[in-house]
Amino acid sequence: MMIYGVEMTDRRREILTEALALADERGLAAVSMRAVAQRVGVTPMALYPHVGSKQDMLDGLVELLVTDLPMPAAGLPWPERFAGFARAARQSARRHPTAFALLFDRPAVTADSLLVIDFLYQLLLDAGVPRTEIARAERMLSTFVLGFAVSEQGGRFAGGRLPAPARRAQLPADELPAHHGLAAELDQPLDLDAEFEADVADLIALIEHVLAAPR
Amino acid sequence: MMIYGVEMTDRRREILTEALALADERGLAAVSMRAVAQRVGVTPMALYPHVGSKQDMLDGLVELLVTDLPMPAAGLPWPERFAGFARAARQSARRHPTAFALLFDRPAVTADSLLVIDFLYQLLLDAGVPRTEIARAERMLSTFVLGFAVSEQGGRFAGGRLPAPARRAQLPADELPAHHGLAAELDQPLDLDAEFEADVADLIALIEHVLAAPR
DNA sequence: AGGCGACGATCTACACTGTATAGCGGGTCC
DNA sequence: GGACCCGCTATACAGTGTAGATCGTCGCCT
Repeated sequence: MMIYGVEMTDRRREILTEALALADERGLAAVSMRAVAQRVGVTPMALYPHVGSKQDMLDGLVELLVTDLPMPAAGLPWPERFAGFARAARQSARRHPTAFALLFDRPAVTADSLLVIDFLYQLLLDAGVPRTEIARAERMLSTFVLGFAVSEQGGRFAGGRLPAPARRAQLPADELPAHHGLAAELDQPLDLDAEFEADVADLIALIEHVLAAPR
Repeated sequence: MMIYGVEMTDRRREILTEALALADERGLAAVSMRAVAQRVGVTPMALYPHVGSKQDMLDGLVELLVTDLPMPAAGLPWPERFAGFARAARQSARRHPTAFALLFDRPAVTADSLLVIDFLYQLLLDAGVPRTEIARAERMLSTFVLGFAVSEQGGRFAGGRLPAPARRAQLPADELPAHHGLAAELDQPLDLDAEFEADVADLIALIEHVLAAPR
């Protein structure tokens, strides 16, 4: 199978698999050509004919991630299809906490990512989103789903080293009026599982009542 | 002014400003301690007492970005406040195409970012979003706004080197049914300015009709 | 006035990065 | 048997972040 002009040989797949495992175990920063080569049992320079360059190797990791994404059955109602996709993406981010962020900077144009996009297009068609709005809606929804997953793994939602009360104490109360007015609610512990489900429900409402609505 | 235990001296600000300018001119990858030091007119090791480490220096860049974000006036109606914030973020991403992505992996906990978050909290309160949902709504909306800006600058929306028709020709028509059914619409040129405005309008509708709605 | 400590900057060195280049060994075909 | 190719190795180079030691120049205190 030719993907984007790069043949997926057994050796190439082995290298990419080993690189992904290394990223999962020690973080993306630990993925050096030398470290990957050692895992494969080979000299660093031996990787190059198979993966091109380090950049291309990381592109290959994205390919792996997308290929492994389990897509919901096409027969389900569209809201369940959307929720299933969103949960699968988040799950994949949990399995690959640092590598998943690669999905966010590179354009997703491998053959497998086209399949995912087509899945979303179909879902939006079934939801009654106007044909002219579908490409935009897909970008909007995948931006959020990927963004949430990346933010969660990258720690953007964690709020730093300080707990909430200490955080808002950095500035005088009159500069953070909403923070202080919402103190009781902001001090609740963060449950990202529940938050994600609520977000997905809201996005389904967005599709149904905003994107699919007549203007 | 103490920010997070790091005093913002003139020297530190000069270093960060120079690093940001370098990132804007030659990309984030060109921001090495040696290159920044040369711009400042100093030896690489002289940076360390001021910025701590390269990681900390990049955190400092985030600080600069957030501080320079022009926030809309508090007296405006909340939809205009939200749109103003979103446009300011996107504008900042255009000014700092590679550095802006830093906002997405680090938790935003500097004093100035608290001001931005407070601005969003207040806006959501004014929109009638229930108090218990406001922190979640803020994370949801900023995830999208930052995600859009980062994706646009990082090229995720650009769709790779192939034009749309060639892209969908990578796979047989029956594997990409929605792509082929939507061919006419998908071949329209991409106008990200218009798309962003449409997304912002939809998010305002989401706030008003979904997040602020009784359940 | 003289010493003294702190502070900012410098120089050198180390381990590590991606990868260009050249060479080597074995297998397949004429 | 010889020519080729293919996968791999070995070496080398420029560049990275930063630890450690050194040095000069201030302000301060006795």
